[in-house]
Amino acid sequence: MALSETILVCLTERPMSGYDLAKFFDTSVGFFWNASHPQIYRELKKLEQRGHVASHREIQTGKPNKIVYEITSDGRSALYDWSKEAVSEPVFKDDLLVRLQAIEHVDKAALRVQIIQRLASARQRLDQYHHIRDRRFSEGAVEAPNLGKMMGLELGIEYENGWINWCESVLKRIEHFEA
Amino acid sequence: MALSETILVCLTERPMSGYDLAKFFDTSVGFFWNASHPQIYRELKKLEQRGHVASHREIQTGKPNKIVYEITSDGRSALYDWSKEAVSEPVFKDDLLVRLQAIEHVDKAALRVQIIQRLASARQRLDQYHHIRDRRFSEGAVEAPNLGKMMGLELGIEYENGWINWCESVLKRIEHFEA
DNA sequence: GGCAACATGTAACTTGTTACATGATTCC
DNA sequence: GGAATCATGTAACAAGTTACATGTTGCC
Repeated sequence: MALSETILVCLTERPMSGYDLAKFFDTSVGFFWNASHPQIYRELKKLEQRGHVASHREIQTGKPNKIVYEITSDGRSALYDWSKEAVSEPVFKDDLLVRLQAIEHVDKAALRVQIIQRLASARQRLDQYHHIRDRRFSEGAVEAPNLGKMMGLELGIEYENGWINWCESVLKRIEHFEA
Repeated sequence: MALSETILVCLTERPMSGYDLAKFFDTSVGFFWNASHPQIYRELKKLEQRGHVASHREIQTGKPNKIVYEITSDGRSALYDWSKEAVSEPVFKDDLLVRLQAIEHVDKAALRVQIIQRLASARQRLDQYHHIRDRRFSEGAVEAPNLGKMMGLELGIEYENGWINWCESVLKRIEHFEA
């Protein structure tokens, strides 16, 4: 299972608390692996038991204290070993496409609204990705450790662009069809 | 949860056994919703308890008998009601991108092989989708009930094309980088 | 005889979600 | 006073995977 490895990957960037990780999942790695906070807290416990991460309490003023986790050298070698294992096929699930598959058996007005919403959220994410790209990978020379991140981001951009084009063409066609 | 609804959607096409559904998931709707056979059998039981599907035993010669499920009118209206509910964000998970994110901490030779494999499987699926398109949606005039299916398939084609382009560009760049 | 495809299932386990629970601080 | 953000968790449940289990028929 790649949740534990994804957490390790996040922690190679910098030490983080469960809360930090949850936000990081929402804004950064969430594009290719997502998790809710109960899952993250549960997984961090397991990782600590295995000795792949180590934690320390950080006293904060003006904010509640936090428990910060960092990857251990055991964690690093576990990550390296895992990286050699076979990748699994990506998981993709979308109940919008389920509806579309049975277009004759669903509420078409609702479907139209749902596609419009999907288009909006794709545009919003695309915007977000563009911002990240401009901020982090602005000029030609991207250093080695950022190369992978940049390529992941580029896939995200292509992916959202694909959705946008598709949604627009679908909307046109169903309008055509209804007329 | 959309597994039960996806099964209902499949059954609007034609009555099927658990085994048929499992194959159908692997070859058709699997692009946007996948499930293993234990999950399907378990879900069919629940659907029957709710009265959304009805089953009958079909005696076969030359093959083991099968239990064929069909959607009931209650199932149809449940599907219609569900279609009006809010769609959830699509789920996408890919441990290849997890590895890429931490390119400095993984086995790069292995990663290269993994990308090549991904490229190959994307090409294979694209081929499959092209075949389906040519077989089912060959000429301009696609009738209403197939419109949604065709648009879903088109997304699949765009999606696999995106992967192919991306894999190729990534391979080029990491070769460049290693040289 | 062995393998592949057909066909249906169970048991045990892991993963993922939802709702609940608590409590601090900051801003309006 | 109330809402939002920060911060960490638990409990119960739903969904998904893996391994096991069984038996048929057809083909080589």
